[in-house]
Amino acid sequence: MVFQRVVGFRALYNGSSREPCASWNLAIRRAADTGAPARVLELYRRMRAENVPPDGHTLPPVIKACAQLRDLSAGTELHRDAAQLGVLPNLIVSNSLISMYSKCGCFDLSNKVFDEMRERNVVSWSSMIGACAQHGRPTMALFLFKKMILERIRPNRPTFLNLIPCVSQVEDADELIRFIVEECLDSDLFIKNAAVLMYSRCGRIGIARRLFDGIENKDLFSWSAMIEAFTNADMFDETLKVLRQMMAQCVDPDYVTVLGIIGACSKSTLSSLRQAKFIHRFVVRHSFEQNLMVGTSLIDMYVKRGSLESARRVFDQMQERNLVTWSTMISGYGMHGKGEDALELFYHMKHFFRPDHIVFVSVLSACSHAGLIEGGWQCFNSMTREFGIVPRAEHYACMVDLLGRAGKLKEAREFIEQMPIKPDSSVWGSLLGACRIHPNVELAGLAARSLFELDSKNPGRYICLSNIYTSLGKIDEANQIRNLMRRRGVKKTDGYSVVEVKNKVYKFVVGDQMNPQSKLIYRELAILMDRIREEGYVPNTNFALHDVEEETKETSLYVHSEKLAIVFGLMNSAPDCDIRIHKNLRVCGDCHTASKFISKVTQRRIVMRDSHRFHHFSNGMCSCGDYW
DNA sequence: CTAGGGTTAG
Repeated sequence: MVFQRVVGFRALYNGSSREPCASWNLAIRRAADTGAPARVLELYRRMRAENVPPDGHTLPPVIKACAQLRDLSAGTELHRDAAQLGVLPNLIVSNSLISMYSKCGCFDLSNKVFDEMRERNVVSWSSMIGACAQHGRPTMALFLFKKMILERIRPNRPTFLNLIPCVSQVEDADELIRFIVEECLDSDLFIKNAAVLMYSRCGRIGIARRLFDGIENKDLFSWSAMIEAFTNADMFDETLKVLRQMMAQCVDPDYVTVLGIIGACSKSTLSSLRQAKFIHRFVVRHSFEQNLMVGTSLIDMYVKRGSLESARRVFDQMQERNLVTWSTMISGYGMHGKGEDALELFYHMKHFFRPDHIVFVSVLSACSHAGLIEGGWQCFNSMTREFGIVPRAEHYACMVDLLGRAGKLKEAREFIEQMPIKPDSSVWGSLLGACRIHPNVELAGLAARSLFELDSKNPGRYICLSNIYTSLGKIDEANQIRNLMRRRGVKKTDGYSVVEVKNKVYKFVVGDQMNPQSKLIYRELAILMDRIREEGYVPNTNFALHDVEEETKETSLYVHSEKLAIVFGLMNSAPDCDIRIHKNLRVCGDCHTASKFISKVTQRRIVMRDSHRFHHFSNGMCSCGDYW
């Protein structure tokens, strides 16, 4: 301390500055204003090295620089300095710490700083709400907002911009809009753009659209927001319309717009491989294909639209690739059941990049889809041994999947019991899924009990368990599960299948009568079912509706959306065309079997994407090897 | 003199 004062005096009298701290502060502020966080930190360290004591004005911009650099250790150092220098408690320093910890990934530390503050202003509350938004805690964000209002703190623009992304219930959205109007912020462009997304998240695409239409000077964010909104609503045609509308207004898309369009095509059930190719051409025409993120999402788009070949072509032509690029391609091979290719690519990748936990999910799930026990174990073990990555629940889930599909249910169970972390719903879900292929009442019950606690709102789990009981002839138990589901107000997701024919996509639900060709479809279907029966197909009525007679069950199987879509595809495409089907749920077991037979008797390839993976049916076989 | 906010690939 004495030494510091001596140096301070020297600085005071050597002509460099009258107020050493103030001049450092000024330099730091200049660096901060020019957007040079590394320089800010460097200046601060030099200031410390020269023993000039920082004050309350020095620290906030430096803490902010740590946040921008995502440099947690520097940020923690600053926090320590603040405490040691006696700067704390200081409202502004604490506010900057909240944001810094959040940006550096430490939500709990943000929360701790916030909790321990004696005095909080609108910035403190807004920053904490922002931290909740960044760390996926929407409920807490809304709670904080209510509390803040109760404490009579007036929200402002940043408060709303932080809170809006947390809203996904229309009641909350409407209430928030009332606050926004009250603060006269409803004409703010940023706020309006965010509101478009908010209503789309609430499932109110109509409101989102009206809000969007009401924005008179739309900027790039507005257009991207609307594109994302239509993507969320799975309205792919509308997404493309927005793009055209945007181009007509002479607004040039940037790479983020393009990412939105590509993502829409990847996610939508109503887009096609043809449209994927159209979008790819659009991307090339606008010279975005060398953008790393754009290239990577093009790979993903082709994977999701069923063309591994095109995906690989994009991958090979990229001038720059990173871990995400490789991971996308690896998981692409996995989704299409090409486990060996995925492994090969993974081994190749290791020459260039150090794998992270997500690449391991890609490669492990590729192994599980392809039934590669040996390769899967090797990868799983190498995670910790070679790369020091601690397996997370999703990695365990892949392993349970891998063991379970292969019929090693006992091992799967033991594996779960030996997990060092608590199994989550993905792990139990894998076990339940395994019991579907290799029926086992005891294990299914075990998995189900945990699942109904952890994930009680997921209709797929109930249906799966009920199907397992049915397949074991335990009709009462199956009905009990259906009743439980009803009592808990869990609604079965309506299944549908989409088939691509030429330029268009056609959607079918079970027993569909909406298609103009319906009569013809059912006639062709009856003929086709007779043909595959001659080939040895036996309907599996476990997958039919309950509480009906056997014969009706069989008929009800015939009208599953998958089969209708396939028949429609067969009827309306050239004999050398693949039939491309997209089912929103998992493909039904009976439809899976039927598809194999259909591919044989018609000598057509059927490419079927379900909610889990791709099935390539050809000549009586499926690429999943019935591991699904 | 200092703090909080928009989209961004697996």
